[in-house]
Amino acid sequence: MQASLQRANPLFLSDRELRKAMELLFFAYRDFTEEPDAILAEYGFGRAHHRVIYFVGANEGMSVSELLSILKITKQSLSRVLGQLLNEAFIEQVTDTEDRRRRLLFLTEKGRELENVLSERQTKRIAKAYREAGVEAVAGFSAVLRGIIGEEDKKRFFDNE
Amino acid sequence: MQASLQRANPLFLSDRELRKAMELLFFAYRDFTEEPDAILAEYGFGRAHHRVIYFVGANEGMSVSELLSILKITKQSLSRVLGQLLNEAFIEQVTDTEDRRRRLLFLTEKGRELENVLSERQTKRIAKAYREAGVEAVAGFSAVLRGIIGEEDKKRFFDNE
DNA sequence: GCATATATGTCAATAATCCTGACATAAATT
DNA sequence: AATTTATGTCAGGATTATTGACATATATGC
Repeated sequence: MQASLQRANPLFLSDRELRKAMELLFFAYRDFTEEPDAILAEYGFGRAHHRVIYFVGANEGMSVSELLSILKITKQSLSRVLGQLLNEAFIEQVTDTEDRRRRLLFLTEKGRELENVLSERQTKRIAKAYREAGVEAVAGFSAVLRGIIGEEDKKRFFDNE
Repeated sequence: MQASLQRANPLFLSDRELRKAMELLFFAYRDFTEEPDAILAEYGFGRAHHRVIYFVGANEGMSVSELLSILKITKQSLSRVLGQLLNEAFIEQVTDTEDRRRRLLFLTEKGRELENVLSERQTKRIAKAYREAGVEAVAGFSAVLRGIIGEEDKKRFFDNE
C-alpha cells in the first residue's frame, strides 16, 4: 500500500503497521519489566510477587479473593507467593471486622519501601517516554491501550474515568 | 513531602498518572496475549512457540543465533521449543549455502497458517483499538512505546524508521 | 438452629519452563 | 594447524503454574 493511499484513507491499517504495533508491545513490555525483575531476583522474588505488591499497594485493604480475580491465577499459585510475602513481612493481613472470613491485605513499611523502589524504575521509564513523546502523545498511548484491553478488565478497572 | 509530590518531573506528571500507565500496560499485554495463548494450548504450545513462529515469520531465513538474540533466552530453552516446531513441521531449517554452519529458519505452509491465525487475533485487536482511538492516537501510542523500549532493542529493531 | 454457601488455606501430585554446566560436531577463520 | 563460531544435546535442578481434594471458620437463608 502506497503512502498516498494511506493518507487518503488514514483508517486503512496495513498489515505491516499492525505487526509493528505487535512488536512494539512485545519489546516495550519486556524492557518495562526487566529492571524490576532484576531487583526482585535479589530477594528471591519473581514477577508474581511484584504484581501482588503492586496491586495491594494500589488497593490497600483489598481481600484475597479480590486480588485473585485481578491476577487471574489459582489460589494455590497465589498461596506460595503471598505466603512468602507474609512470612518476610512485606505484606500483612488483617481480619475484616465486618466479615471475619475475609483477610484484608496491606503493605508493611518494608513492603511499601520495596514497592517504591520497583515502581520508581517503571514510572521513571514511563515519564521519560512521556517527555520524549510529548504531552499529546500520552493521550494517544492511553486511548490505544484502553482499546486493546478486553471489555471485562476495562469495566472493572478503568470505567470510572 | 507527600508521596504524590516526591517524583518531581518537568511535565508535572502525577504519580497517579504514571501508575495508571503501568496498569494499562499490564492489562493490555495480558489481554493481548490471552487469545493466542488459548489457541496455542490446543497444539500443546505456549507463548514461547508463538514468539518463535512470529519472529521467523517476520524474518524468513533468519539464523538460530539471530533468533536467540531477539528472544534473549538460552539455546537450551529454545531447543525444546524449536525442536517441537521442527518435529511437527511448523518450521523448517535450511543450511545456509554461504556459511554451512548456519541453519536458516523458515515457516512451512502449516506454520504460516498458524501464524496467520494467531496474528489475525492480535492485529484485529489492535486495529479495533486504532479505529476507536483515531489516527492521531496511533502516533502517540507508537511514540510512547518506543520511549519505553530500551536503547539496545530500539537500535536493533526500530532504528531504520 | 440447621443447612448451605463463601472466604481462605493447605497438602499432594504433576507439568511446563527455564536455567547452568558440560560436552560434541561441523564449518569457518586466522 | 589452531582457534573461533554456529549449532545441538544431555543431565540435573530450580521455579512456577496447574488440578484436585480436603479442612476450617464464618456468614447467610430458611
